Amino acid sequence: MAAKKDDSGPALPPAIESAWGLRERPPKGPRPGLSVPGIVDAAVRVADADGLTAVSMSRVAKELGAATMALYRHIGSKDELLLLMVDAGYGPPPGPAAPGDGWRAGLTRWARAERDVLRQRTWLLHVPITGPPITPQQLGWLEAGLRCLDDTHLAESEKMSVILLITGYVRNEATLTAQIAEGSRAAGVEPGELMPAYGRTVARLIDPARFPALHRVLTSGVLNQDDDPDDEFTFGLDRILDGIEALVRRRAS
Amino acid sequence: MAAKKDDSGPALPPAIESAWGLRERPPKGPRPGLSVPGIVDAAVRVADADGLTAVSMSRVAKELGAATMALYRHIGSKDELLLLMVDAGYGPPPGPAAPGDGWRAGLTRWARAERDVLRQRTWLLHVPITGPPITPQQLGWLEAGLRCLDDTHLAESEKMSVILLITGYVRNEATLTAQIAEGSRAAGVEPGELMPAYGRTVARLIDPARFPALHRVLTSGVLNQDDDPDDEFTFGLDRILDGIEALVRRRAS
DNA sequence: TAGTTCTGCGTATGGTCTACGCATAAAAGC
DNA sequence: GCTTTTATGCGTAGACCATACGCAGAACTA
Repeated sequence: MAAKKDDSGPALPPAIESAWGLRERPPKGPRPGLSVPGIVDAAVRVADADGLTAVSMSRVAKELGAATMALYRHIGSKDELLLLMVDAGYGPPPGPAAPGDGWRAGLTRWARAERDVLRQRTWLLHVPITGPPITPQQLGWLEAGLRCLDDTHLAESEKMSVILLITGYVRNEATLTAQIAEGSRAAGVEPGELMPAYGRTVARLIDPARFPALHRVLTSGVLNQDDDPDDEFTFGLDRILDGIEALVRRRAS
Repeated sequence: MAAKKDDSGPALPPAIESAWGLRERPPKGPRPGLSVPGIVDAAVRVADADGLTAVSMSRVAKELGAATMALYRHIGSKDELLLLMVDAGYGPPPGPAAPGDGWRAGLTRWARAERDVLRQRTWLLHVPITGPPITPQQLGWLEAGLRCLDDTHLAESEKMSVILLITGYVRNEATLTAQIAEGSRAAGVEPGELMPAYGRTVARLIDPARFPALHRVLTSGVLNQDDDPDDEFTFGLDRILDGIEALVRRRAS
């Protein structure tokens, strides 16, 4: 039996193939009124407006003026739709940094770009990740990150680990700040008032003798002053980059 | 009007109060056949056996030989149950490190302990976190982490940031390795065969001219060798600790 | 013994995803 | 131009899910 053209791997979900433009329209049959990008755009619009929990198949279909089951002609399952929503939600990666900038400035720029996206679309953080990146934009972001490390002498595996480390940090930090915003909105208090209230609650619950270190943190008033979330972000990122810098220096010699 | 005893904060969910032992049984009425710890234990048993998606109110009730709605007498909502499941799932924090050990050895121990828990109970990673830690065990882990930094001269806010940084890293790393395991089980391939297959798929999709850095990673064969996930974990953790060490040194002088 | 109060649970509502099958529209081949 | 082929849109229906509400009865106090 002759080898087919694209037989070299496990079958990709149809929607992924269409995201890479590998799917030509079959010559016969009626014109499709819906398209994968159209469906994904509608889903993203719903998520932007009312959050990820509002994204149901029927809601997206209503957004398009179509019937619920019409979507399943183009998309295999809701999980597949979510995957494509993440791809569209991230958008294109940031362009390359200025030529003179080093890897550290480049990665900082890259990390801030991701944080900005996640701050704009917090629903991205609620999509359960089911596997390694496979969609065009996702791999584009990965590529952009890796390129920042081109001039270093890190091993390829180390570059990969570094990128994973940073994107993990960004996602984590974005999750925490989003939780504070969401929590204060749910509780109906000022955003700056949530952490002090939390501190008071914890202080009431814990026994200072059994939780001395935590008690010290609470009485230090850290939670009372609402510091710039940007400072918090920069603090952690700089610690990580410091650690990476030590490795880069070691590999350079 | 006289001040009541525990009026100093917003009302806590009843289940949280009972987790802190703040809830005495009312003297009247029939003996409750169910208890909050019993329900939580049953839910944890279900999650351990069949994953978090199997945890539905009816399934937990069936586990207890009770009716679905019986649970709502003890627990306000499913989210509340999930919160308590996380608390029980984590279990007690690791004990204090040996007196001679420094902060770095202590934090390493602490981080590995959390990783071990998350490796054992991957469903913990799928519980959507809705707020800062408020349950006894969660705060116990936080306390144990903070104590590792007792001998440093970091500011209290910096200690907090450091702990957040590390726990975020551990969660992220555990999520990634759990995804690989889950993905290979779902695809029915050997765990060591998933990443190479992923690499082949990506290599087929991307254009080397547009994704040069990524192409280089793929052709370097990083994904083909299945390295010890422990090495991967240690690599990232050491980078972070290197960065923290630089800060600790700066604050010591 | 009477009264009170809390427990367990049955019923019912409205939501979710999605498997299946039918009528129809559009193109290809003769 | 007519027939055949094929894919499309969508209606119906099933199997789940969380949970609001209200009732019968048990266990305690007085």
